[in-house]
Amino acid sequence: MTTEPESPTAGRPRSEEAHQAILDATLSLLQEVGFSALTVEGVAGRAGVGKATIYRRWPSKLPLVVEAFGQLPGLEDHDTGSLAGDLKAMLRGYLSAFNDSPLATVLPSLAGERRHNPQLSELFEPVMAGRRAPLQSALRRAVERGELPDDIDLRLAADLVVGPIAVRLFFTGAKLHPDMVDPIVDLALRGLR
Amino acid sequence: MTTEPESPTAGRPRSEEAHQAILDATLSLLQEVGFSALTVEGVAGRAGVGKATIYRRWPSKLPLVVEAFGQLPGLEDHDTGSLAGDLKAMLRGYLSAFNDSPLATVLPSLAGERRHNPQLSELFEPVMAGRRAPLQSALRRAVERGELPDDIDLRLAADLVVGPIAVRLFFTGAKLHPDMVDPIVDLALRGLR
DNA sequence: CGATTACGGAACGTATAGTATCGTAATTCC
DNA sequence: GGAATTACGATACTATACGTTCCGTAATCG
Repeated sequence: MTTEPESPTAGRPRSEEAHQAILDATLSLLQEVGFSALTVEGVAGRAGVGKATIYRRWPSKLPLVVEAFGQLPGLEDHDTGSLAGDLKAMLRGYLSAFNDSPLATVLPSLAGERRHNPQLSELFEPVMAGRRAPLQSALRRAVERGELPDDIDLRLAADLVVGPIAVRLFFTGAKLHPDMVDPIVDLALRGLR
Repeated sequence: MTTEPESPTAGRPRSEEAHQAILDATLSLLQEVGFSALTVEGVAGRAGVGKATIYRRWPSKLPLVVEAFGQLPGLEDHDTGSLAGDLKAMLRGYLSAFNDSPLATVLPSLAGERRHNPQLSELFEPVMAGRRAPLQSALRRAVERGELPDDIDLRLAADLVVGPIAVRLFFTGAKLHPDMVDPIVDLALRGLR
């Protein structure tokens, strides 16, 4: 089952240029027409590439989209000295880039698809974990500083902060504006009371 | 743009039986094969109905799925006397039914699709609002009891509670177990601190 | 009983995923 | 430098599924 590339030594090497052109075309088309209207022929056309060149690299459309998605920026770590400052800086930076990238459309589509496609789910998992990592780091720093209790569930804490953003992204058609970050972080830290 | 059914007085009336059979078949197939593998021909076959009978009622597959989805149970209001009790009872009840229904697969798929399909988004919006309503009611009662401050943003408060569940549903392949509810509600009420 | 509308079934047109094949271009080995 | 090998863009092809259209039949109204 291990289909290693075998890295052949002879023959024409695969064009790294074409590889990147395909990923770029995928991202720009994703942004323009969205996931469900994305066609492999469209990607090939925009990338100036034959369909076979795409299928030689990715077994199907889904892994291609996942890899293109993986190139998009995730959370960037900030160390401001306080948990509230870290969270606000990170999330604000993320949301600033969010609406101008294919993220807002691709993320829900892929999230929806993975429930039916275990293969996609496996590809998707590490990508998502990597995107969440800076959030975990900030929370861990807060625990070390004594800002958070030692026994706190870091995973749940992260989900509490990101949750309201996810809800707005998935359950409403609303845009995600960076200004929504501060009230969210404040409420998550204080609690509903 | 208002395409009213015009409710014709003559001719054979549309079979309400077929209508329900189509919705039932849609739900059961949704559960079995998931959204992306759902075909209209499959629905017609299982419902014992011609494809034309489906397209006479719904203009495309998406509105059909939305209407079928609308038949699934949402949050059910509980009035236990305390906010924590209300939230835990509601969410636990919901999650109990969640994994055995097509909800876990259909919800993310539809949520992903709506970003590119304004028509779907319009159909989807009121359905989602109705599902959230009991949560808003419980929070409103808590404000009236003085359990929550008057100036709290009810929408944000609701998102804070539901958020961690949404994150797990969309960003991970994890099952949603009712036992996860209590820690979530407790943390949302107390805050990270 | 005649007009009208819906029924299940089947054929059809179109679009797209994914495969296969073409002649050509790039690279390695001898 | 030439043969072998692999990738290239292009195109044709197969299979699937949406959505439309037609068929003969069934149900309802006037």
